[in-house]
Amino acid sequence: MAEQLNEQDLRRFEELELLEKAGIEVYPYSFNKTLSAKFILENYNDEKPDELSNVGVAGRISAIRRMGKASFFHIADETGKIQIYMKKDDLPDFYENTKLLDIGDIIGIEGFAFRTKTGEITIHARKVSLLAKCLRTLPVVKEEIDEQGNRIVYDAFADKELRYRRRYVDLIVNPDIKNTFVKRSKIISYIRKFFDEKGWLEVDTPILQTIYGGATARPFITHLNALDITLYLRIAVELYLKRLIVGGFEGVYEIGRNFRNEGMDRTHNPEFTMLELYVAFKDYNWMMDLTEELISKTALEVNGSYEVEYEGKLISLKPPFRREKMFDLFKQYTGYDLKGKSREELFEIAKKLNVEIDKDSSSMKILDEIFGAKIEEHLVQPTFVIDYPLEMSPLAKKHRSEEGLVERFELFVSGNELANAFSELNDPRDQRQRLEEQARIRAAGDEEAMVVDEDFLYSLEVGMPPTAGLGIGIDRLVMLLTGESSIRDVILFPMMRPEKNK
RNA sequence: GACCCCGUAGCUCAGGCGGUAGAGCAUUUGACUUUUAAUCAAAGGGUCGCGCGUUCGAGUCGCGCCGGGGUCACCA
Repeated sequence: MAEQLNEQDLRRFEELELLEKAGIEVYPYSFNKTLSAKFILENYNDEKPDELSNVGVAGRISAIRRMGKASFFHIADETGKIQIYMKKDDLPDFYENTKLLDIGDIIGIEGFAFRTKTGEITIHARKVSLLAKCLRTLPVVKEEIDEQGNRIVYDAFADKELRYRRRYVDLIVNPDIKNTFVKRSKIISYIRKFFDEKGWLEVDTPILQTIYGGATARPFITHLNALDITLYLRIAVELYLKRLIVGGFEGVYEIGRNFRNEGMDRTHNPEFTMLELYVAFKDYNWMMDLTEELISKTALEVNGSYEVEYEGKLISLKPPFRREKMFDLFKQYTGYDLKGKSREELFEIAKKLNVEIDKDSSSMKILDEIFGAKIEEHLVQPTFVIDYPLEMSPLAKKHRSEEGLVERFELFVSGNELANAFSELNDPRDQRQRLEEQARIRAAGDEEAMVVDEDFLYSLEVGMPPTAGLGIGIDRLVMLLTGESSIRDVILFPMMRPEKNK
């Protein structure tokens, strides 16, 4: 046993043995749960209490009030809490054993519903079964419902470290957080439904890859013993989905885990959930309309409103979203036209704007810095930033009319990037040049630059139709729609440093 | 990676001027057959994250380490 037992835990182990000695089956195989707590609370009718005269409820004990020869318990199931009334007269054989029940134990009750004289709908127990003993003391949370019906929680379980490490305890003790994860699930299933209705195909592509690509990031490295080769956990699914467009599917998407071996913070977890979608014969203008439709309809579906409060700001996801060309934004917020400027000129402008730049930064890096420092803060309401410099986007198609740019947009909300999309580059000659340029940057020491993937280039040579592609960070979308400001609060089991000496 | 803040009972937190460690809830015992943050009476429970140092004496001061949170950097 890794974790030491405290006095209270020891008592619980003792109680388990006492119950067993009393002839109680302490780990039974099933229980006939007939109704949920919520159903009973919503359907109890004072005129016809007989309708709920024989119910089976089950859940975890969340509060106990013993009054001698009668006791009140609250149990919580997935749907909520309901009060249980146990009376010695009605449980002659079992009542003594109720003293061995603790907060956290899972019990099943057979009995009838009634309303107490203080007005609470309650189950009067005819039979009580222990379903599983809780042998570890849970944080004790007390709550009160005030006259306005608001829940007031006392001594809430607040230790973030323990909440993330023992999410199961967090879910028991802070049931409200379930809503976040229920909403996460609804968001993802709505997106699936939205895409499926358009006739697009959900696919699964390799997570273990011999060559990683589709994004600029450092990978996790692993090894396949059977073939004695190095493998990488994918950093994106882009290149595989494009191969499927080459193969003749006209709309494919994947919702799955990506892995990036980089820093962790409020908006980055080493494994995160990404949505990518590729649709043949379309371009980024079409994709912008689709993205707007998807995001706004998802918000409406899960929140019943286009309005979202995020980090103290009221955000409207009602279409249409603002659309701005990247270099127009630079002009608008810095006063400078940065298009076509040399590295030296950009460096000087950054200096004048008080944006700190490393001496050896590339033009792209300088643009990125200025964007981060001067523009992002203005992109609170959803904004499509359109037409990026070519060097920033090695997989995007050259702009049809603007020299040096690609057909790309990113969607910003509350200053955060939510989506990234291109008219996909399908000229294999251009793609080869761009990947070879990446390889040069990589050779010069940038570990995050892309690797040349010959098979991907071969597939483009076989021929990929004009295609629009989209990526959305699901975790960040969930953060936006649930109002959470840390990615750890929208991932059930976020990455944590392992504990030592335990 | 840098900086700031935090780590005291199962939980939430006080104490910090260096002088034997506190509260509420939880636990145990007793009373109580419609209570609901139940109530009343009593009791037990701590390597004050870990280590080293300063000191007659460290939860408190210093240094290092571990873990967490935050800001920045890196990164989409």
